[in-house]
Amino acid sequence: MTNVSNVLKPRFKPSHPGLVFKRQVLEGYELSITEAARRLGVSRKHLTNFSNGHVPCSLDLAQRIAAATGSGVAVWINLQANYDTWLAEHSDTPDVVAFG
Amino acid sequence: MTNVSNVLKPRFKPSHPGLVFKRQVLEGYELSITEAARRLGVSRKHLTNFSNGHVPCSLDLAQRIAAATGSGVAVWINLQANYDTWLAEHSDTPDVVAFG
DNA sequence: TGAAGGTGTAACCTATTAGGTTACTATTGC
DNA sequence: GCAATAGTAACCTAATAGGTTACACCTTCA
Repeated sequence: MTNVSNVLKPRFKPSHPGLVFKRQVLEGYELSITEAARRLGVSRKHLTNFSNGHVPCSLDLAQRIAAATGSGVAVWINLQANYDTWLAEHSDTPDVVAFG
Repeated sequence: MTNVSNVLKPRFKPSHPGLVFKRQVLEGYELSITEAARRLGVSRKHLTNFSNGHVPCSLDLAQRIAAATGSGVAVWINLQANYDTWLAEHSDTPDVVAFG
């Protein structure tokens, strides 16, 4: 399967937003997960799970990260959306009857 | 607030994915909500709520619509992401301590 | 006029999930 | 040894997706 639309789509599994957060934000600011969790107002457990790709980036978390870093909230929402899209495209299609 | 990044962002509230679905898909295929719900394998109640913008487009629903219409699942995920982004940008920012 | 199909909505229930607290273990640096 | 960090497991709560059933209110058509 290779067509034009694939040019704009990631051919390989995109990074989980949490991994991006860990590599780009935490390492960039030289912040520990513990300290970042304090500043974001979320539990350390939750932020570790997120940073290791075990839980998705909720809207609430996206807003907090955006507010704390000055980045746009769209960045994190779109990272999650791209990740979700990849997963959806690589799971089996639901049982539906075609329209039209 | 007007800067370059806004050029790429919707200045007005984007349509809820359900409204797009109603206008573009249902009207395009001349399908009733009831019939579309049957084909998608979801309840009529749920699809009415979605089509009227009362519930978000879940990943499951996005996959079903994509499978039934032949559209990419990314369309619906991104419509929802854009809608979520607009809402997040127009709600008050959470209480966090800035990084860096 | 009455039956049939479509629509919106409300009440109620269930399964899933985001997220918290606490606690235990392991690691690293002073 | 001690302090801080990290990963993880058990447990709990609140929110939410989504289902079922039922009711009222259209249209349309025989």
